[in-house]
Amino acid sequence: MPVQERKQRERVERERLIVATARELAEQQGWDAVTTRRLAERIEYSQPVLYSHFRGKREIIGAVALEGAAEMAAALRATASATDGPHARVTALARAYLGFAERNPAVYDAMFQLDGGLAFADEDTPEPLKDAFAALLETLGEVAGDGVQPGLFTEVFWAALHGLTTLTRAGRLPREDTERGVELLVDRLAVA
Amino acid sequence: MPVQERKQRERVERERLIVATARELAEQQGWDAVTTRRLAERIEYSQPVLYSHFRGKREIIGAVALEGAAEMAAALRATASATDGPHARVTALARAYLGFAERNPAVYDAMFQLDGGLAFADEDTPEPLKDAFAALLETLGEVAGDGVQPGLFTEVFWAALHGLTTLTRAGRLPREDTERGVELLVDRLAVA
DNA sequence: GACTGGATGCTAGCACTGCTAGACAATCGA
DNA sequence: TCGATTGTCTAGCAGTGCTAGCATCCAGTC
Repeated sequence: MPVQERKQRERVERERLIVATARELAEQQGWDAVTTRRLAERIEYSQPVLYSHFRGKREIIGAVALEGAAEMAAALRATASATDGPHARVTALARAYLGFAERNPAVYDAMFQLDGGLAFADEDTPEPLKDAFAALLETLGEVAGDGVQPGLFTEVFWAALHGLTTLTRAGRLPREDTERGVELLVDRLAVA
Repeated sequence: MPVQERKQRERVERERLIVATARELAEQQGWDAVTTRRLAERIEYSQPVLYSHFRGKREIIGAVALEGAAEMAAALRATASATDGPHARVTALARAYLGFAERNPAVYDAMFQLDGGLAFADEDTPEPLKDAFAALLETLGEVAGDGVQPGLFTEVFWAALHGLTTLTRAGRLPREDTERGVELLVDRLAVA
């Protein structure tokens, strides 16, 4: 039944369109501007069509978050593998992380600030999220130091980076302090 | 004209009631539950009364944030002054910070996650916010180490604490890792 | 080739949100 | 006692996420 296959393909394609459009709209005008009406209008379908793909707006945010997690993992790995030496690698990783958040604020928010209905730190955490954490762990685990679990070290380092971006983006920290902040963080936290 | 004085007093009192009620409702049921209608009902006035005190919901959140900042500053100073030795003091400070966020999640969100329309890292930042940062600085400045500006050090340490709480509260980090995370943070970041 | 049943997408509408215009009543100064 | 001012309320607007129920269209059957 090639007809049903075609329909299935079109459905998958439309779902991609929804996620991509939501992401685009969020990056352009912020998540507040991503309403079901506007989103429906942009994909040139009526509102209820969204609900035949996703349970609700939250699930759309979740889909954007997963897409973002996969991209971030790839970006972090690319950076790490292109840098030699543990210390330099950690610095590059941190910059890559902050750079990703800075370039994709809406996606970053979908991943870590908004409720996308995703499980975390849990066995049924979606694969892309676990993988993004794994990408951090691969580089950070090297510099955890003796007697410190790589997982815990990664969590703490990650939390510091997360705090740095969110506070900076929210205007709570001056932007020009980020770079020196990263240096301080790497110098003190990472064991040579 | 004592009549006007009484009215003025009542107005101030009602404004306090609004802020306290918003805070209470937010802590009980989350900020999503704090709608202008529900808030008006709880203070036993009609909705428009809220707008005679505040420009909008955002300003109410801002008022809760300021109240929270003052409390947090006091709590941090109390902890710091009750502990001897820089290292122990920093540890106690970090625990106090995380404890405050854990006990007052809605207030913490008003301060750092939600938009309360407040200026930050700026000359016209409200006094309570500057003072909360100052309270951190007083203790953290001692352990910044040579060649590191106390202000920058405080920002980075604060960012780490902020990341730790928000990620933990959002279910992104396991709660049982917090304590070891704090120890790691203090051991590595603070210079003896 | 006409018919039918099920899938598909639409219109219309619900209950809610933040916010405001305009009517009304209470209170004040003269 | 009267007019003006102040304070509060009712009612309503435009927007939100989400859904019931109706049209339409098209694949598969006779």
